[in-house]
Amino acid sequence: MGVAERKEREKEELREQILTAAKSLFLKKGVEKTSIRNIADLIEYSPGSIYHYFKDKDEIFYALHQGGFQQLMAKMVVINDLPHPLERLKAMGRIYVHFALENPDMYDLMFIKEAPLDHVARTKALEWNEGEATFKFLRSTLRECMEQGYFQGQEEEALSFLIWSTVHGMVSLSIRRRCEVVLADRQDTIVKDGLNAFFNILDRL
Amino acid sequence: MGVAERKEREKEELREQILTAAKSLFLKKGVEKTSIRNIADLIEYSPGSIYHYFKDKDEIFYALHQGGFQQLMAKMVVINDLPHPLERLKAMGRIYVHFALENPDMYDLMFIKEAPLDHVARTKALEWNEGEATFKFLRSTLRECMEQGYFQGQEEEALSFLIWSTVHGMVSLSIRRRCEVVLADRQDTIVKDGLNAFFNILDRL
DNA sequence: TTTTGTAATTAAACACTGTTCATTTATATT
DNA sequence: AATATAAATGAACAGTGTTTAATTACAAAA
Repeated sequence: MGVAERKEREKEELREQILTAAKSLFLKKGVEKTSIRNIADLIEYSPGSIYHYFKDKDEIFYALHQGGFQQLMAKMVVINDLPHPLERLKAMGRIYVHFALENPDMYDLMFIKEAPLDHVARTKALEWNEGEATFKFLRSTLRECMEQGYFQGQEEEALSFLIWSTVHGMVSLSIRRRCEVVLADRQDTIVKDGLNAFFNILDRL
Repeated sequence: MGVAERKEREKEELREQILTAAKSLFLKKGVEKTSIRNIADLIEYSPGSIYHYFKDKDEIFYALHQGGFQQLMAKMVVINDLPHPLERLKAMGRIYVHFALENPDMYDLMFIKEAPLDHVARTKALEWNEGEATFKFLRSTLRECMEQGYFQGQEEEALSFLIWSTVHGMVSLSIRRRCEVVLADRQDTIVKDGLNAFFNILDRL
């Protein structure tokens, strides 16, 4: 009959429209300051319509959050052809930091805001799958490094967490504008400098 | 005459009452979900009254934020009697992490939330004095370490930032509940383990 | 072509929010 | 007791997320 298919397609299109509008508003004004009515205005539908496509505001937020991980992961996979695991680890760090600074609001959404995990808690999933995949990627790269003799005397899980924390710490301080405490002439480059200092340490380990 | 003084005192008392009520609600329900009316209800005053004591909700938030730094700094100064600078540095790290995990909502307020800096931006101060004092403390401790020969080949500002980022990264991932990606049996201890792994690295540097 | 059934959309309503402000209340001084 | 002043109030404004009864659009059946 084909009609059902077209309807399905149209429904999917509107869902996508909502997501696109929400994303542009979230990234422009912030999640908190974007109202359902703002989104509705932008797509020229009534506020109520949005609730036929998403349970609540958090569900919109969470859908975008998932998209962010796909983006990040897509950028990560290109390092697979680097043969040296330590080089791969450092490349991961650079990609992570670069992604965070290029897409601060999306990063915020993914790793800083509390909403997505509230959503995870309120639905049924006890797991944060998107984040887990990213962490697994780090852990396996680190394991390869250790198999080749790097980081002796260290333990895989703790070191994985430590490395993640370090890059997350730098970018999240930057994104949430706590870097104003470093010397004025260093503020623009402090994340880059910090990352290089970190790599320097990793090399000597 | 004494009357003005008593009035002044009473005014100060109510201000303090507002702050106490706001703090307990902020820490219990979160800043976003605490309304001025909630605070007013708790102290049994009308919502309008609060605006005689604070310009807006952010000003209440900012006042508490300052209190948090005083708390943290008070805990920090006790390390001054440790003669060895590297021991002092590590003690700072432990105190910082301990404070963050003991007072997650206050830490959130101080280092994660964006509001206080919005406040700083909107008033006149271009500086985040509370944070700056804490960072200076770290930097001077680190300098002493370097003067005694530690961390050779590293640069003071970048390394200060890196160290701060590392501890901030660990606690903020923990507070914002991103630690669920680490192995299930390690989740309870991962921040402690990560910190020890970090100290281990610092020792070898 | 008209009727029917269903899915999509809407406007209105509810209970909130931060904030402002004219009015009322309380109280110290004259 | 009257006055001046500072403090507290409650109503109002314009917004919020969300729910729901009513309406509209439209493909399928008669």
